[in-house]
Formats: sequence, structure tokens, C-alpha cells
Amino acid sequence: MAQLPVKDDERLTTVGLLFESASGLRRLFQTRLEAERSLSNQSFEVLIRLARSPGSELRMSELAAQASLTPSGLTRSVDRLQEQGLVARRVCPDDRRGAFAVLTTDGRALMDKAIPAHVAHVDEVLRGLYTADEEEMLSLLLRKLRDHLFAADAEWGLTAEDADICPGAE
Amino acid sequence: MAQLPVKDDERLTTVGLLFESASGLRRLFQTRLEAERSLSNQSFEVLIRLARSPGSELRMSELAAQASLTPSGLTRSVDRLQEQGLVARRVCPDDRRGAFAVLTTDGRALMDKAIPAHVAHVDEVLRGLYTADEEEMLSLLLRKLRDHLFAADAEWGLTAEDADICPGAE
DNA sequence: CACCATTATTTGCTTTCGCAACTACATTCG
DNA sequence: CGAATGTAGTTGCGAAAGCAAATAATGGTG
Repeated sequence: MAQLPVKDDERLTTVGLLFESASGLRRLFQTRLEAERSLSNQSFEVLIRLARSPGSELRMSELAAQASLTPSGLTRSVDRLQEQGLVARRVCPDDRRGAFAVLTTDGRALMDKAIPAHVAHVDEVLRGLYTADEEEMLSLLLRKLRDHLFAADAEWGLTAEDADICPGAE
Repeated sequence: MAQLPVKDDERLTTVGLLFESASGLRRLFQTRLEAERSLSNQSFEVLIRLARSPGSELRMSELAAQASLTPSGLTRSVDRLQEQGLVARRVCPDDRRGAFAVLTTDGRALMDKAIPAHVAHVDEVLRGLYTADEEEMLSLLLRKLRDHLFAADAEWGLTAEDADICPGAE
């Protein structure tokens, strides 16, 4: 199989596997997070990006890109987290159009507990599945894909957010 | 959260990459499908599973699993496709509780055009990104993950109680 | 400095989706 | 057989998310 082009349906299948894997994981996390922290996976996704950013804060648009939400979706998500007292908004001093989302003290405290628990859950879910090499390979291949997709976003004239995602995550 | 092993951090990042890749692809497909066929990516996902099944039909529950929807979500999705005349329901003769979703003639005709176009789109999006080996590897790794997740679903999918993991089990 | 195009975020509206309750059929077992 | 339990799918309902339009602040131009 070394140099043959990949067949059409193999490609479609791979894409399908990607979607299925993502939603499978999402659902698994969702259940656990809901039960233990009363958080949706999406909320957690937002919170974890904040928790892993310097100063526990990010611009709304940056956060939207990282959390795979549209600006509008993120606005609502942050609204909800604000109501729960986990996140606050801070007006950007340099540009008064802009806003930062910031973890509150409560939010930070929650995440200090939730992140290790989540890591343990991921570990539990993936344990014994991959060799270290495989896991590294998967990470590499996915990063390649993601970077390409976000670059393509700009290229194809879709909503061009700067594709420098996950600054604190890697 | 400060002193997590690096390995775990990488894991979280990989999971993040998976989510981002999936939504990136989803958004890309969505835009194209919406523009060219007035189809959502989710509808297309349902249709393509049917189109690729023997007889262009699948049981509702099987289709739900493949399309990453809950039974209820699939019911609605098939409702919509039925209103559009692309899919029909067929009662299962062996088990009158059950139903098949079947592509109609229109649905088949649509997919006969849409699938090659979609394949071309996927090709366009992925062109030059992976070697054949890499693509095969990605497919392999994702299949492993998906199969594991679906097995896990059956195994301890719904119970949050049995958090007892034996470390070093594998 | 007033004007226009641009960028960052929010809001109105609509669609989609999941959960839980419900219906209908099937299967098991006394 | 007939009640009890299980399974397939649907429905009511509320939450979440996207699109498009609105709002607000910037930046550039003449």
C-alpha cells in the first residue's frame, strides 16, 4: 500500500471515523462532567482554554476559535458561565470594542479540581489502547490536519480567525 | 493543576486536536454542502451512510449510531429528509417495532451526484497534506479509537459509579 | 475633523439536538 | 395463555448554536 493513492471510499471512511471518534469522546466526557461538575463538555472546553492561558484570560474571538464556536455561540456560552460565577468579562483597555473572558476565583478553584479529574478520565478511557508511538503519531497527524484546516479557512475565504490555536496547550 | 505529568498534558492536547479537526472539517463541508445541495452536514452524514449501505437502507438505530446522533435526533433528521423526499421509512417485516430508513429514487439520484462532488471536495481539502502511509495510519488509529469508544459505551458507558480502575491493568 | 470601511462582540430568530417520558411490539417465564 | 420485562422508535420540551442584522469602537482618507 506504500505509494498507491488512497481510494475514495477509504478517505470518506477516515473522515467518518474522525467524526465518530470525536462525538464518541464528547459524549463520554459530557456524561462524566455533567455528573461530577454539572458542566457541559462545551462549557468545560471553554473553561479549560481559559485555565491554560496566561492570566486565565483570552479575547472572546480567540476563545471562540479555540472552543470551535462561532462568536455568537461563545457569547452565549460565556453568558452562562458568567451566570454561574465561573467567568467574568473584562473590557480590553487598548480596544474598547474587545472583551476578555477571565476565570473568576471560583472558576479557577473549580478547574484546579476538574482538570486533574478530567485527565484521569481521559487516561481511563484511553488506557491500553495505544502504544506511546501510536499516540504520538496520532497527535502528529491530527495537528497536521488541524493546522491545515485552519490555514484553509483563511484561504477559502471562510471566517478568517487567526489560526494560531492553543497557545498555552502545546 | 500545576504539577501534572507532561504525558497527560499531551493527551489533553491530542483530544483537543481531535475535536478541533472534526469541527474544522464539519464547518468546511457544511459550507460547501449548504451552498451546492442545500444540505446540512448532518443530513449528508445520514444520507451517505444510507447510500453506502446494501440496499440503501439501514435500521434507525444503526443509522443513529453511525451518524453520531441519539435515537431522537435521528428520528427528527429522518423526518426532515422525508419531507424533502430524499428518504422513506420502511417497516421491518421481522420486527414491527423496527423501521428502516431507505433512500428514495430522488435521494439516490442526489447522492449519485453529491458523493463524487464530496469526494472531490475532501480531496481538495486534504491534497498534499498526508502521504499514503500517513493517511492509512490515521485511518487505522482512528478506527481503533472509535471501536474502543463504542465498546466502552456498551461496557461502562452509562454508569458513572464504577470509577474503580485498576492501575497497571495493562 | 467628518466619513466610510473594518473589526469585535452582541442580539433576534430559527433550527437542531438531547433527555426523559411514552407507545408499540417482542420475548421470557410462570 | 398472560403478566412482566426488554427493545425500537417517537414525541414534548428545553437548552444550545448558527446566521444575519445590529451595535460599538477603530482606523484610514481626504
